[in-house]
Amino acid sequence: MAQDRPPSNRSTTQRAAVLRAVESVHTHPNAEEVYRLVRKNMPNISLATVYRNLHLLADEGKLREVQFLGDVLRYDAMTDPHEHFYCRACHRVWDLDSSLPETVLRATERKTHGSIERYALDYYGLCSHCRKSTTSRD
Amino acid sequence: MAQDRPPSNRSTTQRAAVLRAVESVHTHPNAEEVYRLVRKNMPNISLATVYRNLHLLADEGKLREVQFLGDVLRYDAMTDPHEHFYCRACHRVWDLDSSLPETVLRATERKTHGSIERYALDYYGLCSHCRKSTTSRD
DNA sequence: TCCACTAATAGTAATTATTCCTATTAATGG
DNA sequence: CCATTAATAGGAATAATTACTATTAGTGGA
Ligand SMILES: [Mn+2]
Ligand SMILES: [Mn+2]
Ligand SMILES: [Zn+2]
Ligand SMILES: [Zn+2]
Repeated sequence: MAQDRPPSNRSTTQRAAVLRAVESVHTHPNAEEVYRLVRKNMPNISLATVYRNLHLLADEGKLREVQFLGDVLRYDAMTDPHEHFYCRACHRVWDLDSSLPETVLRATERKTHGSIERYALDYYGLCSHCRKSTTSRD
Repeated sequence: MAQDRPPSNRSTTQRAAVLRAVESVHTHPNAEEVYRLVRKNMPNISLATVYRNLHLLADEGKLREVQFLGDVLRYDAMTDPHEHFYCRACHRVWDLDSSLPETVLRATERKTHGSIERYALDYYGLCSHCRKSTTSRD
Protein backbone atom coordinates (compact mmCIF):
# COMPACT_ATOMS: atom_id res chain seq x y z
CA MET A 1 0.00 0.00 0.00
CA ALA A 2 1.84 3.06 -1.24
CA GLN A 3 1.96 5.87 1.29
CA ASP A 4 0.71 8.92 -0.56
CA ARG A 5 3.18 11.52 0.64
CA PRO A 6 1.89 14.85 1.91
CA PRO A 7 2.15 17.50 -0.80
CA SER A 8 5.23 19.61 -0.28
CA ASN A 9 4.35 23.13 0.73
CA ARG A 10 4.88 25.60 -2.07
CA SER A 11 6.55 28.81 -1.01
CA THR A 12 4.23 31.66 -1.79
CA THR A 13 4.77 35.37 -1.39
CA GLN A 14 1.70 35.45 0.85
CA ARG A 15 3.11 32.86 3.24
CA ALA A 16 6.44 34.68 3.45
CA ALA A 17 4.65 37.97 4.07
CA VAL A 18 2.57 36.51 6.88
CA LEU A 19 5.69 35.13 8.56
CA ARG A 20 7.56 38.41 8.17
CA ALA A 21 4.62 40.36 9.59
CA VAL A 22 4.57 38.32 12.79
CA GLU A 23 8.34 38.53 13.05
CA SER A 24 8.26 42.30 12.62
CA VAL A 25 6.34 42.99 15.84
CA HIS A 26 6.61 41.91 19.43
CA THR A 27 2.94 42.34 20.23
CA HIS A 28 1.82 38.73 19.74
CA PRO A 29 -0.67 39.76 17.04
CA ASN A 30 -3.89 37.95 16.25
CA ALA A 31 -5.03 37.07 12.72
CA GLU A 32 -6.80 40.38 12.18
CA GLU A 33 -3.70 42.34 13.19
CA VAL A 34 -1.48 40.25 10.95
CA TYR A 35 -3.96 40.87 8.13
CA ARG A 36 -3.66 44.64 8.66
CA LEU A 37 0.13 44.48 8.71
CA VAL A 38 0.43 42.37 5.57
CA ARG A 39 -2.03 44.48 3.59
CA LYS A 40 0.31 47.46 3.79
CA ASN A 41 2.51 45.80 1.19
CA MET A 42 0.07 43.28 -0.26
CA PRO A 43 -3.29 45.06 -0.37
CA ASN A 44 -5.39 42.21 -1.66
CA ILE A 45 -4.25 39.25 0.32
CA SER A 46 -7.36 37.63 1.73
CA LEU A 47 -8.09 37.14 5.40
CA ALA A 48 -8.61 33.40 4.83
CA THR A 49 -5.08 33.20 3.43
CA VAL A 50 -3.74 34.84 6.56
CA TYR A 51 -5.56 32.33 8.76
CA ARG A 52 -4.47 29.38 6.65
CA ASN A 53 -0.83 30.41 6.67
CA LEU A 54 -0.73 31.23 10.35
CA HIS A 55 -1.89 27.70 11.10
CA LEU A 56 0.49 26.21 8.61
CA LEU A 57 3.47 28.15 9.94
CA ALA A 58 2.56 27.09 13.46
CA ASP A 59 2.45 23.44 12.32
CA GLU A 60 5.87 23.86 10.76
CA GLY A 61 7.17 25.25 14.03
CA LYS A 62 8.05 28.63 12.56
CA LEU A 63 5.41 30.35 14.67
CA ARG A 64 3.90 29.60 18.02
CA GLU A 65 0.22 29.93 18.85
CA VAL A 66 -0.63 31.55 22.16
CA GLN A 67 -3.97 32.30 23.72
CA PHE A 68 -4.99 34.09 26.88
CA LEU A 69 -8.20 33.77 28.87
CA GLY A 70 -11.13 35.13 26.93
CA ASP A 71 -8.93 36.32 24.08
CA VAL A 72 -8.50 34.98 20.55
CA LEU A 73 -5.52 33.07 19.17
CA ARG A 74 -2.38 35.12 18.80
CA TYR A 75 0.95 34.38 17.15
CA ASP A 76 4.48 34.60 18.42
CA ALA A 77 7.62 34.48 16.31
CA MET A 78 9.69 33.66 19.41
CA THR A 79 9.52 29.89 19.26
CA ASP A 80 12.00 29.18 22.06
CA PRO A 81 10.26 28.27 25.32
CA HIS A 82 9.32 31.33 27.30
CA GLU A 83 6.41 32.59 29.34
CA HIS A 84 3.97 35.48 29.21
CA PHE A 85 2.43 38.19 31.29
CA TYR A 86 -0.97 39.31 29.99
CA CYS A 87 -2.58 42.54 31.17
CA ARG A 88 -6.30 42.01 31.66
CA ALA A 89 -6.99 45.70 31.05
CA CYS A 90 -5.01 46.67 27.92
CA HIS A 91 -4.49 43.10 26.66
CA ARG A 92 -0.83 43.68 26.03
CA VAL A 93 1.60 40.81 26.41
CA TRP A 94 5.08 40.77 27.91
CA ASP A 95 7.60 38.05 27.25
CA LEU A 96 9.20 36.51 30.30
CA ASP A 97 12.21 34.25 30.45
CA SER A 98 11.45 30.62 31.06
CA SER A 99 11.11 30.10 34.79
CA LEU A 100 9.63 26.62 35.05
CA PRO A 101 12.43 24.44 36.38
CA GLU A 102 13.25 21.30 34.42
CA THR A 103 12.66 19.33 37.60
CA VAL A 104 9.04 20.53 37.72
CA LEU A 105 8.47 19.54 34.12
CA ARG A 106 9.95 16.09 34.73
CA ALA A 107 7.85 15.56 37.84
CA THR A 108 4.68 16.49 35.95
CA GLU A 109 5.68 14.16 33.14
CA ARG A 110 5.70 11.33 35.65
CA LYS A 111 2.38 12.27 37.24
CA THR A 112 0.56 12.90 34.01
CA HIS A 113 -1.55 10.40 32.13
CA GLY A 114 0.18 11.24 28.88
CA SER A 115 3.30 12.58 27.29
CA ILE A 116 3.86 16.31 27.51
CA GLU A 117 4.58 17.89 24.15
CA ARG A 118 4.44 21.48 25.27
CA TYR A 119 3.21 23.68 28.02
CA ALA A 120 2.03 27.24 28.55
CA LEU A 121 2.70 29.26 31.67
CA ASP A 122 0.70 32.48 31.56
CA TYR A 123 0.58 35.13 34.23
CA TYR A 124 -2.40 37.48 34.50
CA GLY A 125 -2.75 40.86 36.17
CA LEU A 126 -2.57 44.59 35.55
CA CYS A 127 0.51 46.05 33.92
CA SER A 128 2.15 49.00 35.66
CA HIS A 129 0.63 51.43 33.16
CA CYS A 130 -2.91 50.20 33.70
CA ARG A 131 -2.43 50.08 37.45
CA LYS A 132 -1.84 53.83 37.44
CA SER A 133 -4.58 54.85 35.08
CA THR A 134 -7.50 52.78 36.29
CA THR A 135 -9.35 52.34 39.57
CA SER A 136 -8.58 48.63 39.75
CA ARG A 137 -11.48 47.06 37.82
CA ASP A 138 -11.09 46.08 34.16
CA MET B 1 -20.02 62.18 45.29
CA ALA B 2 -22.16 59.29 46.44
CA GLN B 3 -20.83 55.91 45.32
CA ASP B 4 -23.73 54.15 43.68
CA ARG B 5 -23.26 50.68 45.04
CA PRO B 6 -23.36 47.74 42.66
CA PRO B 7 -26.77 46.05 42.73
CA SER B 8 -26.65 43.05 45.01
CA ASN B 9 -26.93 39.84 43.06
CA ARG B 10 -30.29 38.18 43.50
CA SER B 11 -30.14 34.45 44.04
CA THR B 12 -32.05 32.77 41.27
CA THR B 13 -32.80 29.11 40.75
CA GLN B 14 -31.05 29.37 37.38
CA ARG B 15 -27.84 30.65 38.91
CA ALA B 16 -27.84 27.93 41.54
CA ALA B 17 -28.49 25.29 38.89
CA VAL B 18 -25.61 26.49 36.74
CA LEU B 19 -23.25 26.36 39.70
CA ARG B 20 -24.45 22.90 40.71
CA ALA B 21 -24.04 21.63 37.16
CA VAL B 22 -20.39 22.64 37.00
CA GLU B 23 -19.78 21.24 40.47
CA SER B 24 -21.38 17.94 39.49
CA VAL B 25 -18.78 17.02 36.87
CA HIS B 26 -15.03 16.93 36.68
CA THR B 27 -14.83 17.46 32.95
CA HIS B 28 -14.26 21.22 32.90
CA PRO B 29 -17.41 21.77 30.83
CA ASN B 30 -17.94 24.61 28.40
CA ALA B 31 -21.12 26.70 28.24
CA GLU B 32 -22.87 24.36 25.83
CA GLU B 33 -22.18 21.36 28.07
CA VAL B 34 -23.40 23.19 31.15
CA TYR B 35 -26.52 24.13 29.19
CA ARG B 36 -27.19 20.47 28.42
CA LEU B 37 -26.67 19.46 32.04
CA VAL B 38 -28.92 22.14 33.48
CA ARG B 39 -31.74 21.49 31.01
CA LYS B 40 -32.21 18.01 32.42
CA ASN B 41 -33.90 19.56 35.45
CA MET B 42 -34.74 22.99 34.05
CA PRO B 43 -35.77 22.41 30.44
CA ASN B 44 -36.33 26.00 29.42
CA ILE B 45 -33.41 27.83 30.85
CA SER B 46 -31.91 29.86 28.05
CA LEU B 47 -28.37 29.54 26.77
CA ALA B 48 -27.81 33.25 27.34
CA THR B 49 -28.66 32.77 31.00
CA VAL B 50 -26.07 30.03 31.24
CA TYR B 51 -23.41 32.26 29.71
CA ARG B 52 -24.35 35.19 31.93
CA ASN B 53 -24.26 33.16 35.12
CA LEU B 54 -21.04 31.38 34.27
CA HIS B 55 -19.34 34.76 33.93
CA LEU B 56 -20.94 36.06 37.05
CA LEU B 57 -20.00 33.03 39.12
CA ALA B 58 -16.44 33.33 37.84
CA ASP B 59 -16.37 36.99 38.90
CA GLU B 60 -17.59 36.00 42.33
CA GLY B 61 -14.80 33.46 42.57
CA LYS B 62 -17.18 30.51 42.82
CA LEU B 63 -16.01 29.16 39.47
CA ARG B 64 -12.78 29.41 37.57
CA GLU B 65 -12.51 29.98 33.84
CA VAL B 66 -9.99 27.88 31.97
CA GLN B 67 -9.12 27.79 28.31
CA PHE B 68 -6.83 25.64 26.24
CA LEU B 69 -5.22 26.37 22.89
CA GLY B 70 -7.82 26.55 20.15
CA ASP B 71 -10.62 25.53 22.50
CA VAL B 72 -13.46 27.58 23.96
CA LEU B 73 -13.83 28.78 27.54
CA ARG B 74 -14.48 26.05 30.06
CA TYR B 75 -15.43 26.16 33.72
CA ASP B 76 -13.91 24.54 36.75
CA ALA B 77 -15.53 24.28 40.19
CA MET B 78 -12.12 23.56 41.74
CA THR B 79 -11.07 27.10 42.57
CA ASP B 80 -7.96 26.23 44.56
CA PRO B 81 -4.79 26.71 42.51
CA HIS B 82 -3.98 23.66 40.44
CA GLU B 83 -2.80 22.85 36.94
CA HIS B 84 -4.07 21.00 33.90
CA PHE B 85 -3.13 18.45 31.32
CA TYR B 86 -5.09 18.80 28.07
CA CYS B 87 -5.17 16.01 25.50
CA ARG B 88 -4.96 17.50 22.01
CA ALA B 89 -6.79 14.50 20.52
CA CYS B 90 -9.81 13.86 22.77
CA HIS B 91 -9.82 17.30 24.43
CA ARG B 92 -10.18 15.81 27.88
CA VAL B 93 -8.65 17.60 30.84
CA TRP B 94 -6.81 16.17 33.84
CA ASP B 95 -6.30 18.05 37.05
CA LEU B 96 -2.78 18.16 38.37
CA ASP B 97 -1.60 19.26 41.77
CA SER B 98 0.06 22.62 41.85
CA SER B 99 3.68 22.18 40.88
CA LEU B 100 4.89 25.73 40.39
CA PRO B 101 7.15 26.50 43.36
CA GLU B 102 6.33 29.63 45.36
CA THR B 103 9.87 30.79 44.72
CA VAL B 104 9.26 30.78 40.97
CA LEU B 105 6.08 32.80 41.38
CA ARG B 106 7.86 35.34 43.58
CA ALA B 107 10.76 35.65 41.15
CA THR B 108 8.35 36.29 38.29
CA GLU B 109 6.52 38.84 40.38
CA ARG B 110 9.75 40.80 40.66
CA LYS B 111 10.59 40.53 36.95
CA THR B 112 7.12 41.34 35.69
CA HIS B 113 5.79 44.71 34.58
CA GLY B 114 2.69 44.31 36.69
CA SER B 115 1.19 42.58 39.64
CA ILE B 116 0.31 38.93 39.20
CA GLU B 117 -3.27 38.14 40.16
CA ARG B 118 -3.34 34.61 38.87
CA TYR B 119 -1.55 32.26 36.54
CA ALA B 120 -2.33 29.27 34.37
CA LEU B 121 0.03 26.38 33.82
CA ASP B 122 -1.30 24.11 31.11
CA TYR B 123 0.38 21.01 29.77
CA TYR B 124 -0.43 19.70 26.29
CA GLY B 125 0.03 16.30 24.75
CA LEU B 126 -1.67 12.98 24.08
CA CYS B 127 -3.30 11.14 26.95
CA SER B 128 -2.42 7.48 27.38
CA HIS B 129 -5.72 6.39 25.83
CA CYS B 130 -5.24 8.46 22.69
CA ARG B 131 -1.62 7.41 22.41
CA LYS B 132 -2.73 3.82 21.99
CA SER B 133 -5.62 4.36 19.64
CA THR B 134 -4.16 6.83 17.14
CA THR B 135 -1.16 6.89 14.86
CA SER B 136 0.27 10.00 16.49
CA ARG B 137 -1.35 12.80 14.49
CA ASP B 138 -4.56 14.45 15.84
C1' DT C 1 -48.56 38.91 53.66
C1' DC C 2 -48.50 42.14 50.14
C1' DC C 3 -46.41 45.40 47.03
C1' DA C 4 -43.27 48.20 44.31
C1' DC C 5 -39.05 48.11 42.39
C1' DT C 6 -35.95 46.43 39.32
C1' DA C 7 -32.53 42.57 38.56
C1' DA C 8 -32.70 38.53 36.00
C1' DT C 9 -34.70 35.67 32.57
C1' DA C 10 -36.28 33.62 27.98
C1' DG C 11 -36.09 33.98 23.44
C1' DT C 12 -34.04 35.77 19.72
C1' DA C 13 -31.17 38.87 16.89
C1' DA C 14 -26.58 40.49 16.18
C1' DT C 15 -21.69 40.22 16.36
C1' DT C 16 -17.16 38.15 16.26
C1' DA C 17 -13.84 34.80 15.10
C1' DT C 18 -12.84 31.27 12.27
C1' DT C 19 -13.49 27.85 8.72
C1' DC C 20 -15.31 26.26 4.39
C1' DC C 21 -16.14 26.55 -0.59
C1' DT C 22 -14.84 27.22 -5.43
C1' DA C 23 -13.34 29.38 -9.58
C1' DT C 24 -8.94 31.24 -10.72
C1' DT C 25 -3.96 31.94 -10.23
C1' DA C 26 0.68 30.75 -9.88
C1' DA C 27 4.68 27.63 -8.03
C1' DT C 28 7.24 23.78 -9.45
C1' DG C 29 9.41 19.72 -11.58
C1' DG C 30 10.32 17.95 -15.79
C1' DC D 1 7.85 26.32 -21.72
C1' DC D 2 4.10 23.25 -19.95
C1' DA D 3 1.11 20.36 -17.26
C1' DT D 4 -0.02 19.59 -12.81
C1' DT D 5 -2.16 20.93 -8.83
C1' DA D 6 -1.30 23.57 -4.41
C1' DA D 7 -2.58 27.95 -2.97
C1' DT D 8 -5.17 32.10 -3.36
C1' DA D 9 -9.09 35.67 -3.36
C1' DG D 10 -13.45 36.51 -2.28
C1' DG D 11 -17.36 35.38 -0.28
C1' DA D 12 -20.59 32.18 2.14
C1' DA D 13 -21.18 29.36 6.18
C1' DT D 14 -20.51 28.00 10.87
C1' DA D 15 -19.55 28.35 15.79
C1' DA D 16 -19.17 30.86 19.98
C1' DT D 17 -20.53 34.58 22.43
C1' DT D 18 -22.88 38.85 23.41
C1' DA D 19 -26.66 42.21 22.96
C1' DC D 20 -31.45 43.35 23.04
C1' DT D 21 -36.10 43.61 25.07
C1' DA D 22 -40.56 42.33 26.76
C1' DT D 23 -41.74 39.59 30.66
C1' DT D 24 -40.95 37.27 35.12
C1' DA D 25 -39.69 36.84 39.70
C1' DG D 26 -36.47 38.00 43.92
C1' DT D 27 -36.27 41.22 47.72
C1' DG D 28 -36.69 44.73 51.19
C1' DG D 29 -39.88 47.31 53.23
C1' DA D 30 -44.89 48.72 54.59
MN1 LIG E 1 6.16 35.55 23.48
MN1 LIG F 1 -9.27 21.79 37.10
ZN1 LIG G 1 -2.20 47.14 30.81
ZN1 LIG H 1 -6.92 11.80 24.75
